[in-house]
Amino acid sequence: MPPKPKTEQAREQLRMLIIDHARDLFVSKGIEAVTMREIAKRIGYSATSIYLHFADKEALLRAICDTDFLRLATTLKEILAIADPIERMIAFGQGYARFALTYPNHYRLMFMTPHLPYTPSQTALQQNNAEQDAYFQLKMVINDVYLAGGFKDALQDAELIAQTVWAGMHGVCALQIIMAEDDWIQWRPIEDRLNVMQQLMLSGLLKEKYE
Amino acid sequence: MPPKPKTEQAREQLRMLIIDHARDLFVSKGIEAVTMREIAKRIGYSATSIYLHFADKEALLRAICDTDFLRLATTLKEILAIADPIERMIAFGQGYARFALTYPNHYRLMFMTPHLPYTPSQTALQQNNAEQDAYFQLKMVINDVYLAGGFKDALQDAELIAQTVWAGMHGVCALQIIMAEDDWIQWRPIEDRLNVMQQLMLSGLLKEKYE
DNA sequence: AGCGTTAAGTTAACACCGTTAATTATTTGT
DNA sequence: ACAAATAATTAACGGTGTTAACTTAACGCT
Repeated sequence: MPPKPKTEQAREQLRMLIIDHARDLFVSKGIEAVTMREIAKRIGYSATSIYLHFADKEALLRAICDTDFLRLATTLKEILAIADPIERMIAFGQGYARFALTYPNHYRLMFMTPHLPYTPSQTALQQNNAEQDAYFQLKMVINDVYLAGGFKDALQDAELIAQTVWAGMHGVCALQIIMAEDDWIQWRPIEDRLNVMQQLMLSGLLKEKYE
Repeated sequence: MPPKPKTEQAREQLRMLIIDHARDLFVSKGIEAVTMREIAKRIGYSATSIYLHFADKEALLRAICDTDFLRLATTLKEILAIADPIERMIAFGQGYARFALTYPNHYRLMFMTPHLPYTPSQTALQQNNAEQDAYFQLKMVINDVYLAGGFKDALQDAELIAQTVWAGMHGVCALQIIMAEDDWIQWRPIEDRLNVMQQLMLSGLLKEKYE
């Protein structure tokens, strides 16, 4: 009921309050089940107030994705400090998978839910910034192995390798997230599937055997 | 307006009419945008009539999935005729990917959309039936290569291999379906990504080089 | 033949959803 | 002290999945 002209900082704070609680609800109840009214009730505002900060539900979702993409990049950044390029690449894949399986609902939102196409102009994130762009990080990690001569000679396109390696880890994580409870398949432990995937791709990629 | 007691056959026919038109709408408009009323209008019935054949929208979706799973198994069945186990395995992966990319909306429904857990009792499909269960087909294809001694000696769990290979192809297809239009990534051609994925996994799996 | 039961369909209605319009209350500047 | 602007609200709209109540037609019996 009581509105006050707010400082820019206070506006941003409320924006974050919405995002955080909306994310919380998505994580605990799944993406489909969350309504604008519920988000609003959670933060003690009316539903329409959300529209003062986000154009619509889709925009709110995208804003959540933005902060999650940033979180992913921040998580993975530490791994870039590993000295050996191949070890770094392996750890990067494991870090990615851990993120996916620790925050499955975030991951669904980011990589398994169709949104409007993600033009770089629609986000605050900076493309090709090693602090913010996890895909750029991946390209660098892969390219460093390439430059170190680690890959087989037939493999000449580092970006193609990056996209394929990504797809491999994504495939394992995505099936786990969507079908883990499915009785049709007798799933092997997720750790085993991740390890085998990395093993297979590594021995396909690397010039010399690695263990 | 005019109801007549229907033979079992006529009931099944109407059920299929609903499924077919519902699938049509999902494919052309995307999964989210389809409403029960729209499906009903399309077939010239009222919306509530659908509930005489399906408990709710989720059940309708699952019934559509059922027929699509059968379609996938039927498509892949021809490939099982290939004599050489390794060639068969390669062709199987390619056939799977072609299905995914030819019917992306079916594929999303089947493998990228969370439904209630898929207990074998809830479907008419027969598990472990080579005509109906594509996952069983995959297990057989992998196991045949295993029995023929094609895999490296360290690889002893055929089902684990099957699940990992599946994840690899799924990863490429799923990223393509969900992010192909995304400007953030400069995607390599999907055929290249599929080929590299198969190449990587093959050279990780097979005892001897294959080309 | 006529009557009740049942099946197949309908329309009406409910509760809820995302979203927009109209409205209220509070602060600030002059 | 008053007007403008801001931040919030309530009311309302059109649409959704779904349930309840009702209608119509066909069948089985006596």
